[in-house]
Amino acid sequence: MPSYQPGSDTRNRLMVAAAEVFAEQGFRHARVSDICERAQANIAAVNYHFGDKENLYLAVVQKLDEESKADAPYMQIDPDASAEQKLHTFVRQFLGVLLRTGPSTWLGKLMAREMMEPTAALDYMIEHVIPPVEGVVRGIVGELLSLPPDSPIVQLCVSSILSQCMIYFDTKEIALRMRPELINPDRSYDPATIAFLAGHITQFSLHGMHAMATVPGPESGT
Amino acid sequence: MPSYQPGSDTRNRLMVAAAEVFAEQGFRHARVSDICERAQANIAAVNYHFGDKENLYLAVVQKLDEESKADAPYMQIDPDASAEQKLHTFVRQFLGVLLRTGPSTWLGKLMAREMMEPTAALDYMIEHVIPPVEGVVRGIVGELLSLPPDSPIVQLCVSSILSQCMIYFDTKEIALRMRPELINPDRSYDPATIAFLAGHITQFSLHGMHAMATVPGPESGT
DNA sequence: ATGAATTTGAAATCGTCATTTGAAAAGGAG
DNA sequence: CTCCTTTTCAAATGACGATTTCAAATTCAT
Repeated sequence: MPSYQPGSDTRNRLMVAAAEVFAEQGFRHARVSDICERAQANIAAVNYHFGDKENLYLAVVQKLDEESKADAPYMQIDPDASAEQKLHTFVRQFLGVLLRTGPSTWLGKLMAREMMEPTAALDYMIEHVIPPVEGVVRGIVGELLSLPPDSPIVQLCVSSILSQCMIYFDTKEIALRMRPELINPDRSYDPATIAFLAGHITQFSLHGMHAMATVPGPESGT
Repeated sequence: MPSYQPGSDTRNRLMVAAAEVFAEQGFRHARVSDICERAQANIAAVNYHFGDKENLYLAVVQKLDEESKADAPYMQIDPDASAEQKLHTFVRQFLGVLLRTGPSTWLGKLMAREMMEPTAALDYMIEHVIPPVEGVVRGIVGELLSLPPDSPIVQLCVSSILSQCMIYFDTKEIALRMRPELINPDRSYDPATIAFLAGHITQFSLHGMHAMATVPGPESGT
């Protein structure tokens, strides 16, 4: 019966290597052999330390979540700023995390994959990853609209805002081919581009939201 | 040397079965054996008629694209309607296609997967699938803002609009778990919900866009 | 130091799949 | 009917990859 000492060096190297490989390839395509190679560990190490591949994956998702909570800049918005500024700051920081490269984007990549082919990790994300982010945006939108954060209208606006950020993350492969000048050789977006997109999304959303507090839907077309 | 007669019955059954299996599982996870079983064909049929699995996949993507062009309701907007009505109609029809079940959603599912792990099919989609849809929305937005359809501002607004629609498609697995009451037992969204979302997205976007024609970005926050 | 528990290593196992093979069947032209 | 092409079939083949095995090495407490 293995001991699973959390401090084991090999165990840690496996988690670090696995995070990268899972983020690149997703759970199913990631190869245990590849992970072990990068971790300079034997092929049997995953099964010894984690039982199986899926358990390692779950451990990685939780670790990435904890790490992201430790420093995610979009979660720490200056409470004294105006609601408009809060929104702008959130969007800029959120885009910044999504559109650069490296570990900060890994959890997002895994989440995108979970939506297409859910594993047990999706339940974890629904419980632990999504609510904090939604909560921050609901707070800002609620303040802007003078509505309770859990109002349905606020929820719709939150979806509209987050979707505008996430599309640039989701369509990165397409952007690479259609607008390569926007993307650096290391596959990250240029900070100036990020700032520009953040400005647009903020403006678009601020004006979009003011409509929401009052108006019903338009007349139906064809 | 096989003949690849396009009319072969087995060949057609394979394409129909493959479309469904690929849409469900994606290219890599789809099993040739599974496809052949559903097509009531022998396991060797795919290689005989298409050469290999990827070629079958490409053929399926093209067929789905042609079929979608034949009837996609969001591509046929009444040119005499007001720009506002055009937008509302587009959003409602586009959401309708995305949020129901069945063959009309298959191409979208495959496209979502191509963004995460591109194959040769992504190039086809970038050339043939995306431009027509973007073109329609650019036309509507250009009309609304009195700007040329290829203006950068129009492009930003198109992204904002499409993203708000697609997020409900992309997050369906999450909605299924967080808001099951919105989704029917057959995994489609209720028409009333679709209409409601379309109303929100249209309003939000109409107001968001009017800001765009004039204003620069907001002052920077933290 | 010694013995037990833990960890590592190399090779073997076991499944799953795409693809190939070669023979049989079906179809068509003369 | 008979030769020739096209199509189907069942059974290999061959890769790949997760997991297991068990022996060797290492660590640790006494």
